[in-house]
Amino acid sequence: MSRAASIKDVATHAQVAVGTVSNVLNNPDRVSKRTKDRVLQAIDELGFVRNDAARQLRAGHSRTIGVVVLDVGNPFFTSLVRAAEDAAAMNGSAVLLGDSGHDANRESHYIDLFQEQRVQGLLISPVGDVADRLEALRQRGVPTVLVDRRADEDRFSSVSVDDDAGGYLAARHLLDLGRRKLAFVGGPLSIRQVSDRLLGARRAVDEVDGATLEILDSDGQSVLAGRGLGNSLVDRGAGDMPDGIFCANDLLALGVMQSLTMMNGVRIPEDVALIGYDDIDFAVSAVVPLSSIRQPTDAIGRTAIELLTEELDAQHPQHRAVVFTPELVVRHSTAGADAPH
Amino acid sequence: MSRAASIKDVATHAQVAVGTVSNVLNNPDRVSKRTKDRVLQAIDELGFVRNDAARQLRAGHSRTIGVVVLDVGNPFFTSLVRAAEDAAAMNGSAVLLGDSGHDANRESHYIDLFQEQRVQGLLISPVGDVADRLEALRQRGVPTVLVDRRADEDRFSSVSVDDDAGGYLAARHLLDLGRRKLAFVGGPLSIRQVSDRLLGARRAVDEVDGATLEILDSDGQSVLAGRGLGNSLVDRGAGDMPDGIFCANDLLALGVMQSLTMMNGVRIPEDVALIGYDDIDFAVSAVVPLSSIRQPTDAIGRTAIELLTEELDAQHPQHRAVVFTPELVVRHSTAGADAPH
DNA sequence: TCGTAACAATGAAACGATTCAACGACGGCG
DNA sequence: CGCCGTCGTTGAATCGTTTCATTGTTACGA
Repeated sequence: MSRAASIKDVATHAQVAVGTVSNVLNNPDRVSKRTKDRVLQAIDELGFVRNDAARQLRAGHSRTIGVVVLDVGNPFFTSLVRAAEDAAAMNGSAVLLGDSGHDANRESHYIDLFQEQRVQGLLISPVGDVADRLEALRQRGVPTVLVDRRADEDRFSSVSVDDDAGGYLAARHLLDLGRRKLAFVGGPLSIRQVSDRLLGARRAVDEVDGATLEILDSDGQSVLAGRGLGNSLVDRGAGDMPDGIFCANDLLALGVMQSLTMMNGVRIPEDVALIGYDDIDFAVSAVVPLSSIRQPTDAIGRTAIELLTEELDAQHPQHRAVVFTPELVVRHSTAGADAPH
Repeated sequence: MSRAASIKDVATHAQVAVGTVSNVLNNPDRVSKRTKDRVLQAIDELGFVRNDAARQLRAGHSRTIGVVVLDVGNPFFTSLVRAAEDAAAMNGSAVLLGDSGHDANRESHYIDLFQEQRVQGLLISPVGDVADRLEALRQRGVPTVLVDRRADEDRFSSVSVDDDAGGYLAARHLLDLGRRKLAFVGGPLSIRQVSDRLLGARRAVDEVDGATLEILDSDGQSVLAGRGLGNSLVDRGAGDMPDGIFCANDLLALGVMQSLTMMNGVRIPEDVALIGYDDIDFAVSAVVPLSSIRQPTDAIGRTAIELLTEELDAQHPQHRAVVFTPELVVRHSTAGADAPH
């Protein structure tokens, strides 16, 4: 329980100056083998471990990067975190993780915290309006890369997916199957990803005569929320059911699917065609394998880190907005079946 | 891009001493309203943000706790991380996250890193043999709580689940259905959780005359690995198939299920009864809703943090080993069906 | 009017690492 | 023999905060 050994203790023990110990650690070639060995032995004997706080106080910044995600439970962000971790580990730094849970207050709290920690850079998938705060950070030399949200290229780099295009893809696919009475399940619409997907879907529907799009606002993005919405759909009776449903994410879609097929005997895709978004691993192993819109998650994570690294290295970095295009994955939940009747 | 404002800059700007600024921040009541307002205004004008490195250098420790998990992608750990985050946020600290990916080297790397960061405490789900390193940490006043591994109570607190009991539950359930030719799917067996589950299963099988247990070692814990093993099972021909399969986790089980039902026409549970482990969210929405063994993940996360907090607060903490008992969840993949024939 | 509490504010010391100007020892060269 | 350059080592200064003994101010009671 005794106080941890400092570089000074090591110096005393090895009978050298503190500067020499520091050199052994940071510039080994400047030190003769004899003294180096002696110092290393002292370090070993005392179990000395560098105090990073002192280091970064001197250096003016830490060796961590901050990552603020909307939800660590979401596979999309999990993959981002993993990519960030790997990249950080490469150059001996670590990741400070914050889960905002779609809550602007928590998000703000994490930005504060990370700023106090003097993170080198920030990866954030923003909830609230944080542009000003991030701008302030940027001016102090802390670059930020926005994830899953397109940014003004003058100020930040960003990596995002074209959600409008994804929404269009999904709705268009349902329409191509001959479905006309579509429903969009997702919410809250205040989340930009959700509203963009809806926008794209609306665009597709507007292109086809006689096609309609009903909006079912869910409060949450969970399987449970989807199940609830599915039940309320069934309660309306068969005549009033849509024949194509587009869910803003796969969890919702799986919930809707459970409700319709398992609890209420609605056939997918015969009665209702169903498509989700994100193409999570489990989409393929659902009751009815789920069609979905795939986002290149790994590429997004890698790219985000690349952009951040660029900004960290360059003096006057070019900001870049990388936009990935999502991809339609057709499975049984929309496959082959013609429109009902 | 100018250097960040320090407490000294604030002091100058507000025309007070540095100690006063510090007091405004840490002991507001000791400062008169007049000066406090002046200081706060200066802080605002300069955009001053505390430098936590200096703070913790003085304090001797950081305000972070380290969490090392086997795999952030695993929902079990995700829930742990979330619990840790919430608890940390409560008292103004943050979580440093490390994903060891079942790799002892990476694990060791993270312990080093976190030690340099002077984390207040450590939550770890260990891969390699790290007892000595953790013991060294403990002696320096950095408490550790082991997650998902039972620890010697003299040295560490731990939170775990009785995997042997879980394995027994699963196998016993299959035997109770009348199945006799069981297979255990999981690996690598070097992972203690996996081998314990196998041990429990073996115990159950040994209790029943004429029951056999075949071991299918998988190299990985993914849906894909499960699918591969499922395919190789089918290749052996119908006569050589087990009639009950116990998978060491749900991902494997879902993979096996996909392979058997969708690609090879084997009926679950009629031909083969299947049970997984972990009861992840998706178990219920599989092609055939999957029976599983549920671990109380939230309680585990919360308890881990509680134990850590206890150790942080107490001078001479009692170490405690909390063991949760898993629970059988019966769904269609093992439901009702009698043995084949 | 003086003494003394109570309260505010001060500023130097300490935390532990890194950096860098300065120093000593040594060898080679003229 | 003296000069110079190289190499290895030294130790003081620095980073930004907190802490705490000290000083200054005010008000109040004797």
